[in-house]
Amino acid sequence: MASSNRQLTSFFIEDILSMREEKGEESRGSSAESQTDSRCCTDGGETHDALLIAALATTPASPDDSCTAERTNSPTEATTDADEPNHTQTLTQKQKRSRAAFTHLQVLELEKKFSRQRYLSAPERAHLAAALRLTETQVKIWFQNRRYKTKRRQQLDCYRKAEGNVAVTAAMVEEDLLRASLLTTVYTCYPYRPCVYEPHGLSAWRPTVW
DNA sequence: GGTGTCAAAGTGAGCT
DNA sequence: AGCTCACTTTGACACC
Repeated sequence: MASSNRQLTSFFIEDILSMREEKGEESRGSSAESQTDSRCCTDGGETHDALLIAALATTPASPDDSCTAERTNSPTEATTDADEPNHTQTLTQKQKRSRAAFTHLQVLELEKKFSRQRYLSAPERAHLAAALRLTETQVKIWFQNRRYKTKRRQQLDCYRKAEGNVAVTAAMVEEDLLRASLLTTVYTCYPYRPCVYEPHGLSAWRPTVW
């Protein structure tokens, strides 16, 4: 990241992956299959979700905490009269858009899920939303933004490489770290199968041998 | 205070 | 209708 000092959601993918390893989630033989068509798979991580719910249940972050962290979390009830001292004025003005700030744990779990699945089915989305105490819309939008973000970074990366500009940016470093950690994780899980699934094109995940 | 960055949410078009 | 992508808007924050 350019502004690496941001603290709101400061964590590394390595943290997520290391947590997965700690939970003994590796050696999920069907992970490659689930990633090839994650649009239609029901879920590769029932056990993970159970762990997630348990983690959220035991986390110090109370429901109130998550709610305050998200501030005006619900899109439908974005603005309340609590923060509207000037009523008549706001009637004429546009309603101020609320912007929820997800908690560290929420983003962590979302990232974890995203690292495994780029797309969620409706039941999966509902399950994850309930577990994270977010709305389904918020989960949907988060995945949508996350996919677009990933794609933009990949395009930027390709563009820079195509230009022959090999200047290493912070984003590239991050991408490389992510890739390296993913490959390391997969390789330690499947030392005899040097084949991982990588994004090719818009939303296609194809095996890549290296 | 101005500026830059990140990210949640808004918008609109296309697809099934 | 409900989903997606592509892009934009905008609130929050960090840095100077």
